[in-house]
Amino acid sequence: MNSPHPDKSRAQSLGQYLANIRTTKRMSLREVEDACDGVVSNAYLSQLEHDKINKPSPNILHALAEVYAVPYSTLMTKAGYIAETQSPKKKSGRHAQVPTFATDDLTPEEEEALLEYLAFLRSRKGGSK
Amino acid sequence: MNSPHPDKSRAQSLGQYLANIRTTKRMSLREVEDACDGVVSNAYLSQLEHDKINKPSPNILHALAEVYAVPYSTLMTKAGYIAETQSPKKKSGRHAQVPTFATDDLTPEEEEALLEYLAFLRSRKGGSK
DNA sequence: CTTGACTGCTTGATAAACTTAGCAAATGAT
DNA sequence: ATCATTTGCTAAGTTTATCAAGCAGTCAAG
Repeated sequence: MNSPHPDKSRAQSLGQYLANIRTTKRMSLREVEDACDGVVSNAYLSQLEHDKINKPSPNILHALAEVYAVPYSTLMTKAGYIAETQSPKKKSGRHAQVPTFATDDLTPEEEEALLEYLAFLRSRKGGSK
Repeated sequence: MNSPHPDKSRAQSLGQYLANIRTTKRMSLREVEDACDGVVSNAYLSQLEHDKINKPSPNILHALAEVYAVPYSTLMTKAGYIAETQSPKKKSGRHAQVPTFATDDLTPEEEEALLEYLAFLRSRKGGSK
């Protein structure tokens, strides 16, 4: 036994989640503002990522879900609008390789962890352009 | 009093809809407030029924949906959060999980690093099974 | 070094959601 | 009649989301 506390569903906050996705996609705050047609201002997005806002309206979340190509329900859940009673589908016996991260294989927790790690990686290296 | 709009009887405002349900169920404003554990105050519900509020937050709507035993999505639709499309399906019926990574431009090194990290993650938790 | 275009981030203001306290009109019991 | 309770409702205040504007830092030329 290596870990006394199996971190179960250590869901990151909505802000961290949003920040990770954006960093992963290498988009600036203003690029996101532009991409969603001004529905979310860059200033507001910054506050969102720093957890300054408690309950952003679904409009905002929907726009971000589209821009980031993540499920709307995930953002709604992380914003506390939907209870997290949904059991994460336990797919036992997934052992296949991971070809270019098809993500069918990733659990939500794994996806979050990888996003975070990727964000970390890229924050260390300068962008190459 | 109630002017019968012959055109679209279904185009009821959220307020009218809520008032209708409550009257039908013979509940007082304060009874509703109690039934949803104080999530919606009686005063606020009155304003809601009179269309004084444009976009109540989903918390409120969810609580009311439970108390009134009506589908949450109906209230969300009437509040203008969801478009009134009969089938919320978009193009491309199977859209199972989100390709957070799939659409991203991973460099080979990043991919390798992520795979390694994923392996590490799974060796930690997936060891038992 | 200076200029300029970026970046993320903060602040001051505004509008809207939401609550607290209370009102007037019923109803009912004494 | 008076008192008590309950009804729906609202005016006034508090809280919060949201934005426009601007600030400090970075990086690339000029």
